[in-house]
Amino acid sequence: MPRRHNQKSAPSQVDVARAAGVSTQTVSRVISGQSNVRPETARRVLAAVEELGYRVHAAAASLASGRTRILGVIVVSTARYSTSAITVGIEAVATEEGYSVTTASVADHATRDSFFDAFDRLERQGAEGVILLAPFSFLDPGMDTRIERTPTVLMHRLTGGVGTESVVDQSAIARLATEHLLSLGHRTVWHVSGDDYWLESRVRRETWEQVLIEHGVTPPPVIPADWTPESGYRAGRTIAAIPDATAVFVASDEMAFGVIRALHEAGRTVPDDVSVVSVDDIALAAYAAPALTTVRQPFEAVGRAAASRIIDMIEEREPTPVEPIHPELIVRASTAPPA
Amino acid sequence: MPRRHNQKSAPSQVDVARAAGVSTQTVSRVISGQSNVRPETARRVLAAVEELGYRVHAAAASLASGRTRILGVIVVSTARYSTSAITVGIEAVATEEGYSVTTASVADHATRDSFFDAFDRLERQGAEGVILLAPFSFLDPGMDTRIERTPTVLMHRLTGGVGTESVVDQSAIARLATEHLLSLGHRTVWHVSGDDYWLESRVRRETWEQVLIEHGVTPPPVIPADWTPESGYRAGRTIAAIPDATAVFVASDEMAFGVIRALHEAGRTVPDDVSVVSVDDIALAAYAAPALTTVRQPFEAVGRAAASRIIDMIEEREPTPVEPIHPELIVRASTAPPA
DNA sequence: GCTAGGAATGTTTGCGTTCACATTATCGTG
DNA sequence: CACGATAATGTGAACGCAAACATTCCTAGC
Repeated sequence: MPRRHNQKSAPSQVDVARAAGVSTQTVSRVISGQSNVRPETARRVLAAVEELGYRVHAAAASLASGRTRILGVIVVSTARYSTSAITVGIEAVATEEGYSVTTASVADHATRDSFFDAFDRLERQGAEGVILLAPFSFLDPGMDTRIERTPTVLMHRLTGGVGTESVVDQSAIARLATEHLLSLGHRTVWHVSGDDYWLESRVRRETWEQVLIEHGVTPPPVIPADWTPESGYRAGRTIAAIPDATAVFVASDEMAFGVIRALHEAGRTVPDDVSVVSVDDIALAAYAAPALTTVRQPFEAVGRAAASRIIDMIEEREPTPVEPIHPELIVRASTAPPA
Repeated sequence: MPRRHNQKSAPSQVDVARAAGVSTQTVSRVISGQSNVRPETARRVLAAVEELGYRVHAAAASLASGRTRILGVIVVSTARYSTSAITVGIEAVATEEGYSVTTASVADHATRDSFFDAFDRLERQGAEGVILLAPFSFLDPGMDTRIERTPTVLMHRLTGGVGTESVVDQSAIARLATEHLLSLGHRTVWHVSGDDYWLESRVRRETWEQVLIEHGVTPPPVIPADWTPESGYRAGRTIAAIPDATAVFVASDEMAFGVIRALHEAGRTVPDDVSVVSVDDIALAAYAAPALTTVRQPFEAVGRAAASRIIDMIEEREPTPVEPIHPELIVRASTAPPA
């Protein structure tokens, strides 16, 4: 049985109290920055803390106080850009607010039960709130009971959430992209979708369909893909085989790279023969050939918003109004009017 | 003061014990899977656990046992591919081994003190081991005392680590890349470096220099950049202005995208006029135009190795021999013999 | 000088577990 | 059938801290 690695167990409040000639309670007060302590006393305590190298024992503190200040994040284990960018935002806010973040990851394409497991792991760890960075719906049965216990925020637009609310408007993204292509004069817009395992993939597809219908055009069949550039490449070959396809809405920048390569290999140039608009605006989007027209998602802001929202819920304070985070169309060189 | 959100506080071992008609100790034994329990008793306990929805209270358990099974990871808050890919590996092993992962992030270009802060936050949280996913050297003074207390693993090759060892051989990467270009017949190799804040950036540069010298060529001046495609683009313009530059070793794929775009804009084609080799093999590398010749770093494996190493250290077991993780040169279309 | 009242500090208790040890049940053996 | 050995279970204490309440100190006002 491995035990603590610090040979002589770490100094405790008692040690500090003794060294400073006060009670542990006073030490506790100084540490947690309470007011009713004489400056001189506080100085003595702080000095003792410094000298002994005392650190609060988080487990003990949270056992006593009932608070852990732990934020849980459930992520699907993928090195997708969006996920890690969002995490950066979450982490930043958490640290600012004195929370720590623990992650529970779940295999890609994991089942509902894996999510429950992840959620349970976080709860066991004492997470006071959970951010679901995952293709998951609150409407799922087993989820309700968990959400009741632990405040939860979801990254996806979803109606009917149980008093919880999401931060990104996925359907605005699809609308922006599709209407851009339409307004350029394209008759119709094809769509390379992301993996349907992901909620946003479905939302984008549905919105794309709806926008087309609003404009009186019958949506062509979806070309399914799975977020990877490879799958984009395959989809691109399919599109290249469709002579009258002049505009494609690709659900992610990464896939767009694949689509464009397939198109070029088939002798169709972008944007002269085919316009491509995608989603995310990853750092490389501007360095594709041609540079990608894309709908930017402000991922870090999304992460920040999610984190402050969940902290608001935890601390039961009025939710700081999240100024709406707008996706933004960045027009570059991969779209043009039809020939 | 917000308290627990579960209105009626969660069931404890006592509740389970009462429901199952046993002592709390027995409940504890069943939960932690010890052997000395009659199957029938275990079943009763498990039933009670199930019915009450009991979950171990991690804070209480770790206070009593002295163990937290928490792994700390210090990351620089960047959405760089490498970082998130490594994290995936860490997370996977941690979960397998029953550890949870908490992250402390640090601003890009943060000072040494920010790292100490992050380390301290993790220690306070009870991290039993820390993985440093950061441009940091063990040789730093303040670090020694921390490492003594808490087992630490660094992602970077470094001689003189305090009994700790790293997992990737950054210098092998640079050697692979530079020698590939040389063996193609290029007279010399230019280098676009990453941000010198990062250790691997420096190691790659030094190795590149050394390899050139070994081959009897005087290294040209380094072209400094900072990992971003934009900086790669700027570096690319510099290179385009050097008529006899025929080969470039770029320290990351992302920068290579920028370099290539600048080169093309200046009328120099890749690989006919200039060969480009980079590092990482991100998903998009194969979809650059031309497809990138690059040195693959098996990031997830690196993460897995780091995690199992740190767990070995925590549990004071013989370190599972990490089969050496070799970087691998992937030859695609961005390199060719000089014209 | 005495008292009220607030600021500063101390004491006690309990958070939910696990540990170390004590006790009781169960079984095979001579 | 009693005995010891081993398996199964129980008991008390302790982990390090913060909450609640209790006490002491100081100051100001009359």
